Amino acid sequence: MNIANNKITRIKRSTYHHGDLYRTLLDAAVELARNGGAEAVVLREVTRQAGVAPNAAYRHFADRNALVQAVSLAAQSALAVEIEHEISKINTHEDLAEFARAKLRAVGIGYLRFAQAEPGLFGVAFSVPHDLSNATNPASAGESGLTPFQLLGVALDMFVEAGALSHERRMFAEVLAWSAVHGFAMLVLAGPLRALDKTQTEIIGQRLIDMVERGL
Amino acid sequence: MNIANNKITRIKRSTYHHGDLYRTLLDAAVELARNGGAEAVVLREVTRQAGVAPNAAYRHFADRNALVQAVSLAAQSALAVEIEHEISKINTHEDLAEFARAKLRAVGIGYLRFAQAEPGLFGVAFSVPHDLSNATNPASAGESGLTPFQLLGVALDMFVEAGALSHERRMFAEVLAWSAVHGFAMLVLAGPLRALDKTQTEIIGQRLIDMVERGL
DNA sequence: CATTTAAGTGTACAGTGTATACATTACAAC
DNA sequence: GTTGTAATGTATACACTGTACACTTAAATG
Repeated sequence: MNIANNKITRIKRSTYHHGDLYRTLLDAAVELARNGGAEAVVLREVTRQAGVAPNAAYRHFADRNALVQAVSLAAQSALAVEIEHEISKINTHEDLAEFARAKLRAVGIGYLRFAQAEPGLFGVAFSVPHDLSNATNPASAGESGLTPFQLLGVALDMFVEAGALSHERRMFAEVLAWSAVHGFAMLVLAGPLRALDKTQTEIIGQRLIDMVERGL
Repeated sequence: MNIANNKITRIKRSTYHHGDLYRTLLDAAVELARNGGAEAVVLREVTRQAGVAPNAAYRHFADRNALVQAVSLAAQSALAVEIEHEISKINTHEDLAEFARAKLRAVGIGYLRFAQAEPGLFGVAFSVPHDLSNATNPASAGESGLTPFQLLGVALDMFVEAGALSHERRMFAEVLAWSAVHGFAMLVLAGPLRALDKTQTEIIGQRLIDMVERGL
């Protein structure tokens, strides 16, 4: 936004066509979501930042909801990257069971780290209604090509392989593990546990993952 | 709302003063939240239904957010009632350990039942930022005078009493149990697990509570 | 080059939350 | 009872939102 002559003027654009408006709009929307969550993604503001008329957005997104949905996928992708980063820090590759444990923990820790570091994005990643189809949507994948859901699945498969989890209990294990971590994140972020500071969150997060490991 | 002479007219009111506007507004807001969640609570619509000018609401609520907050407390109270109802169905009062187990399960089941039966209210109960202070706020209590959080606490205390949970692990146990159940509810309601039908939800819900019991 | 199609603009409308100024009534003090 | 005051409801207005509709411009395609 640019003030000149006491009048708000758009950022000038030499060409009538923008060139890469879709990306520009999405990037601006992500930035808005980053600080302010889903409700901060206001269509007119996004177009303003892109230096374009409000209705131009409708050439690229069916409506505001479609834009928020796109942000949500981007947020899930960023989450996947965070999880991958946590996984990459594992160095005990010898014992399979140990490795599987470490991997599962990494998924959980990465999830919670992301929620704490990027509350706005985290909120829009899951507070927006989705189908399960998005759990395998490449748009929400990280650098490994896997979505957060799939990364969790891989870790659990390894658990089974290592003999630490029976086939019977493997079923729905994603959902159980995910529920615990997700719920904690929600309660800390927007819920009654907002008062917890970072170290407390870390400690309880560890205990939560302990519970999941023991209880699965 | 009342249509007459092709013109929207308010419901007539003989007295200038409404009498019990606070309750009327809150009730209308709760009803809107019930089908439509938090975002369906629109201030003007609430006043419309009460047959009153939009700004009349500001005599009773600081702003829209305060109204939604009040709805949130009401929703938590309704949740407490549901949990109490589930607890009241327990009939094995002999063995303390058995009773504690049943009680913990009842809290979890009641929580999930409520989430499924009243998704709109459930959403506004926790998706709205709160302090932990509200976890003991009488306005969010059920008929027993206890809030959902407190009901869970009582069940866990009983667990300790029965020797099924060490004092060491008692700490933060509310948060762990709550996280798991809450996360599942969120994922089923607004998240990627929306496709699950009622029976599947029931089954996985049971397994989730199994996990919590084992893992705590 | 001619035409079709994609991508931006301008204008307009219904709807929202809420600020400010005013009107009406209940209630308490004399 | 009369009167002053505080509580409660109304009127008007503003800035802002999402989005429908008709248009202009430029890129793509034959």
